[in-house]
Amino acid sequence: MPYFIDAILPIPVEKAFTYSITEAEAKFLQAGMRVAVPFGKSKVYAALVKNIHTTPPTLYEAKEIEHILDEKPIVTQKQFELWSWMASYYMCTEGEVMRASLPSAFLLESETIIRLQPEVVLQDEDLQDDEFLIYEALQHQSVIKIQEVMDILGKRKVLPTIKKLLDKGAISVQEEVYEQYKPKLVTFVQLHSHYKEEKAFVALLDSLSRAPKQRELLLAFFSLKAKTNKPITTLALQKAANATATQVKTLVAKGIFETYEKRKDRVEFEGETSGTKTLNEHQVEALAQVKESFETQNVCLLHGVTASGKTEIYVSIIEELLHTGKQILYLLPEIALTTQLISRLQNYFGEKVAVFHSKYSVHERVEVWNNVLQNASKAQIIIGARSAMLLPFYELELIVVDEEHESSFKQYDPAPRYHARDAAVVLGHLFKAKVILGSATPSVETVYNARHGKYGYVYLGHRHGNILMPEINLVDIKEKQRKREMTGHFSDTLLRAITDALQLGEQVILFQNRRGFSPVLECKTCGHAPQCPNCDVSLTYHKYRNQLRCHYCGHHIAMQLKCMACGSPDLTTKGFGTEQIEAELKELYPEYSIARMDSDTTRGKYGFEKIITAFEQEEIDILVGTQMLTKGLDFRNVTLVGILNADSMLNFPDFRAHERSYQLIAQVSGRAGRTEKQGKVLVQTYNPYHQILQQVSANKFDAMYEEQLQERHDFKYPPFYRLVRITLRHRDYQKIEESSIWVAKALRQALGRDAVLGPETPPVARIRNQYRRNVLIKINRRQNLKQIKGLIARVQTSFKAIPQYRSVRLIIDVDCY
DNA sequence: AGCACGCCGACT
DNA sequence: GTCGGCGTGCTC
Repeated sequence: MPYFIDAILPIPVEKAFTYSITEAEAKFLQAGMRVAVPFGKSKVYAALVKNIHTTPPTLYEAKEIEHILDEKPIVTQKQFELWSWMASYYMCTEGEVMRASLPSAFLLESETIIRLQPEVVLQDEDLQDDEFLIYEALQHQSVIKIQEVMDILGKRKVLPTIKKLLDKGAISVQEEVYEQYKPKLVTFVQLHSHYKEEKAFVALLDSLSRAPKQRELLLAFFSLKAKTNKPITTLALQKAANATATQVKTLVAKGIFETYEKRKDRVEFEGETSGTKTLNEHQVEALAQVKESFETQNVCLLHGVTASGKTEIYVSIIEELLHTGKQILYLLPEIALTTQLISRLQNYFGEKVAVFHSKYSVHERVEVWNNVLQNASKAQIIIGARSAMLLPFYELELIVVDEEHESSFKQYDPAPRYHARDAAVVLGHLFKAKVILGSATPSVETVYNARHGKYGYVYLGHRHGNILMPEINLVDIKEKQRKREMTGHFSDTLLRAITDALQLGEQVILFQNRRGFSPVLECKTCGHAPQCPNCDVSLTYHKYRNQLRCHYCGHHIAMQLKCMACGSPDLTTKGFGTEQIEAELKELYPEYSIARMDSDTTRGKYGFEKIITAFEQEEIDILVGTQMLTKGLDFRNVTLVGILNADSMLNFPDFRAHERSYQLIAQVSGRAGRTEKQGKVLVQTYNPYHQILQQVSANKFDAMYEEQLQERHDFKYPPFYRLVRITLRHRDYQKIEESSIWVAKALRQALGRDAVLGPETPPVARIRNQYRRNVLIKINRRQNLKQIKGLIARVQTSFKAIPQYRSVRLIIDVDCY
């Protein structure tokens, strides 16, 4: 009987692909295993077996699989369920979810390998220049990959050249597939079994009397053995005896030592654990309430003001659940995933904690994946950002989503454009696990869900050690400017506060909202500002490199000395960024150490940590930074937080701008005064009577929530309506104009006039030479979501069927907030 | 998504 | 006249 599999390929095509397999393969294969399959003319992909059956496809001949890649499934049934939900809810393909889920080492792709055909010898004159270069290169190395050919020839189109060489019989070409993951092996030493007996050993020591180094090595081995009683690595032995690898090898060659290899996990915790902290009365109370809510509810919102000790509550709950042996997922926004928090959790739970981080290598990710899959105890608690929820959990019993309000839980590009918080609630449901959403400033949607009985709700209003909430004062910089009390970007009030704090030996944090408001170069004569040639934005000035850069495509030019439009040398920088603030501060406080933290200064694996550590150790007096400063960092000695310009975030063109501003200001403020002394926060603004500023300064979260909710209701936004955004992208302005009107019209016809907004031009109309348009769909909560999405998909299909629009990229973003 | 096939401008 | 640009269609 013929056997077939349906397989998911990591590409954005809707359907699964059917391949034929042998009976033996059918017996061996299970859903969730990977197989290498031929695809198209020459490609080989790792495909995932979805199911095994005996129904041959009717419209085509199924190809045979190349070979099987796994001995056991690497993807669980629960993951398939989640993928299917994600693909349907976020309107993408399962292949895209697969691509996002699997560590890249699992997604092998074939590579074309070029070899020399030794029996054919060619003369130089037989070959063209490009052909000769490849031929020449093959004399030196046995194989060349396509990528290397591109590098050698310095161009992208290399296949014709290869084809010609192939025709001349000079080379052979082969598709090779290889697994990228190799477990890391560590070599250990032990004494050869002959010398286990004491007599033999004493004789051995004597025999080495004339080889002092070898004797020393042997003695070092025993002293190590006596100390730890654990297997000894070759490396440790070398270090202890201060010997070289060769000296150890000699002893192995003599048959005194023997070595053996063991797989080692790259991600391992080494250190001591300490007991958990005892909770204060408010935390105990909150903990009890969370547990109580779990009796009737699966999701609970823990709303605890900054520094109220939410982490300790999570820790207590986790601790109580540990004995069940089931898994716990702890999700955090990327920026909050700092060593500070990780080491705190490792201190409590030791080696049970596994971290899944984007900065880890592919190998480390495979290890975490396998540990989670095998329900290994060293991965019982998984801490990670967004994508950690896609791991192959065996049995989840608790999910913590910390900083629940953070927008970075939403993936924007590429698909699947999922919200990890929302998807985690679904994941929890699949496992019948409990979910805690935690935040000091929860999102309006979540609070709404909690108030309407969908989620449990626990409020924790006391800060740790009963420290007072920081005092937030607004500074009217319009007034200050009129009275000429501004020095650069600083009001006299802020400067005085900084001076006071510094004199008391305290630290200061200054917050400048994102580098998007970085300085723009402007000509004083004609007003011209240099623009990015690929995007519709002005270039921003980066002092440290003396460059003008585009934040969207990375395009950069050297700093201009003259205006490009009129040639005038009279240029000025407008707007301000963290760099300029830092420069101003350095002039104002030359005797203090000032550092800046933004995406420019925190590049590299440990850039972020370095600055944080320096600040923690009080080597830095004033830290200027962007969003990065807001998250989960605990600095004891900070008493003053300054927000330089609150208006830029308030005026952001987004329905969540006000909510976000509240959250941001509240979160940054939370960095102030984490010890006995009450912290102070100064918010500079042109508009001190703004509702949001009033609310945040008085800590009136509920008032903010009620008002925002009313606005959401009036203007048809979440949580009352769901938003789906359709973005169209194309290089041709005319085409984008026409096609976006077509899409909006088709959607209006399908969904009704009022449900569709636009097309509208986004704030940056062109990025990387691609024009863009948005069409927004508002779906009433009462409407059937599945049905609406079906209609949207229908519009998408008919759009793709129009020949002149086919090249327009159409991106669907469900819950685009 | 990749990649091959196929039709039009700037060079030997 | 070709080389190489990218529009378009397909992949079990």
